[in-house]
Amino acid sequence: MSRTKDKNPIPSVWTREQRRTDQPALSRDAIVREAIAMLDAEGIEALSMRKLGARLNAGATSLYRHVATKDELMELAVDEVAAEIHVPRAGGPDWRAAVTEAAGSFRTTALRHPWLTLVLGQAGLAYLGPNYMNFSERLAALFTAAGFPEPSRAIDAVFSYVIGMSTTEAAWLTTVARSGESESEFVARLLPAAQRASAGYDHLAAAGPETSAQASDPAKLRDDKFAYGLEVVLDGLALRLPK
Amino acid sequence: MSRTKDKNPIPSVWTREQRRTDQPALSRDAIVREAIAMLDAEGIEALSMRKLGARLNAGATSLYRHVATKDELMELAVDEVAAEIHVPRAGGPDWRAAVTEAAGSFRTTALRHPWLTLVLGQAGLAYLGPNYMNFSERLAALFTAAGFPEPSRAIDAVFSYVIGMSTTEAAWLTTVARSGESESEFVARLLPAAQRASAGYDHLAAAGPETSAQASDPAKLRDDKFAYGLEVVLDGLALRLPK
DNA sequence: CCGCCATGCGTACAGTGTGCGCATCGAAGG
DNA sequence: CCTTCGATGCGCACACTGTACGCATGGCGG
Repeated sequence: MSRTKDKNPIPSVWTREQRRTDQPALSRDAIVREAIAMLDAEGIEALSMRKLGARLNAGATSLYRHVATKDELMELAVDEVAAEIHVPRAGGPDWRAAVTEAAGSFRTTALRHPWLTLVLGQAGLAYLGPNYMNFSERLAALFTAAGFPEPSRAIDAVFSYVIGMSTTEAAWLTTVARSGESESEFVARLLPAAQRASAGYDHLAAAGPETSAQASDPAKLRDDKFAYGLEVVLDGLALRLPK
Repeated sequence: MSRTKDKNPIPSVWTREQRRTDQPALSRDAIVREAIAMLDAEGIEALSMRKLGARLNAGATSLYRHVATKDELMELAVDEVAAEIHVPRAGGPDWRAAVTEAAGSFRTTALRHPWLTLVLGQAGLAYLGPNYMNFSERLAALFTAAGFPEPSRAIDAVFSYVIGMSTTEAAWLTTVARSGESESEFVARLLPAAQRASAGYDHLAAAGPETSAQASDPAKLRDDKFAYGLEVVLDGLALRLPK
């Protein structure tokens, strides 16, 4: 498991373990990849430099040869997963379909890596990696080709919505995952508490979609909710397209 | 400063310091209030139980008599600032103005407490305090009175946008604050780097609003951007109002 | 063959959240 | 008035964090 961790009683050149060069060498890319794997599997608060080092058969401080700081590592991880977001090429016949595709791709990426939105909220988009730049560029191309006179405002409108919804969903899914139950089970178990909590709040009780019937497929419900809001935003934007 | 911290060479009943009852006693409310003050002043990562205790002339672990865990303290802090969000009473003649008011109030609250969105992203809205419940109830009343057949979907659409934009803005303002400069200075200093970064990205360079002229009043630019996106969403929602 | 330099790592430091048990208080009951 | 008790504060300790520092090691260019 470890290279020199098993304390050798007689330190000597001859008994010393050989450096294992068959293992994939430590490299920035390998570190980032493994970090993402840990983040996806165990959540953002479970990632520590020591555990990450252990996973790579390395000491914690060895990582600092390839990465300046943990924050920098997180930025690299964010940019890495940003490559997974698919934005259709600009100039297609149906800009709404293209934007819907891009928005959906952002959402599924954010839900696949529920720590993404947390880091975005902390770091902002201050330092921009190449993949994120590409993502932005393709979006700008898409909205420009669609004919928006102020593409950046349109982009901000759509993706503020997308980020907001994805953040909320990711937080919810994280809570569900921590419960160890499936989403349906979790919802079913929380239903009585939720109804008790909204007793006395007339409009909340009436407006909430918390009926046991709909709790049977919560994922679809989330999909629909996201699609609905996205249509709302796109409708509003369509009104601003010069005709 | 401290009660018993100055080590007394001769421990005795007579030399022991008296408990100071003139100081406001430790209480859950006092703890939450002081925590919010620290969070606002020094940011989320500067808040530790030890520092918070010191501010209240108390030891770190004393706080645990009134608060189960740091996470619980953060939930209490969130619910406390939720009371600052103003949602107009339902039934007014102009639902758009009312929603705009509520959305703007959420935004200013989130920017006044830039840690709010971070905690929301982490905890989700799983455990709901009374102030947050009130906020939701008033929103439900507002949208129901406006005539939306599915008020919760409309609320989600609007506030996903609001949360997304506020999160991004809060992260930006935090970055600016850490620089020690004013927002205008910060923008001016970053301008050349930003332009260099977007060289080679045609549409980005063309779409970006990063002209030095507009950098003179970045706060107003943000206000306008928020208002623009909100109008987009409200326009989209208006199409769904039964006539 | 020598020397250099990038890489790995052991140690250490300052800090974190929080469990545990003791000291101390104000109030209640005899 | 004295005793007892429950609530409150706190010192200590533990396991854990990010990361600065300096040493050991190996492969590589001269």
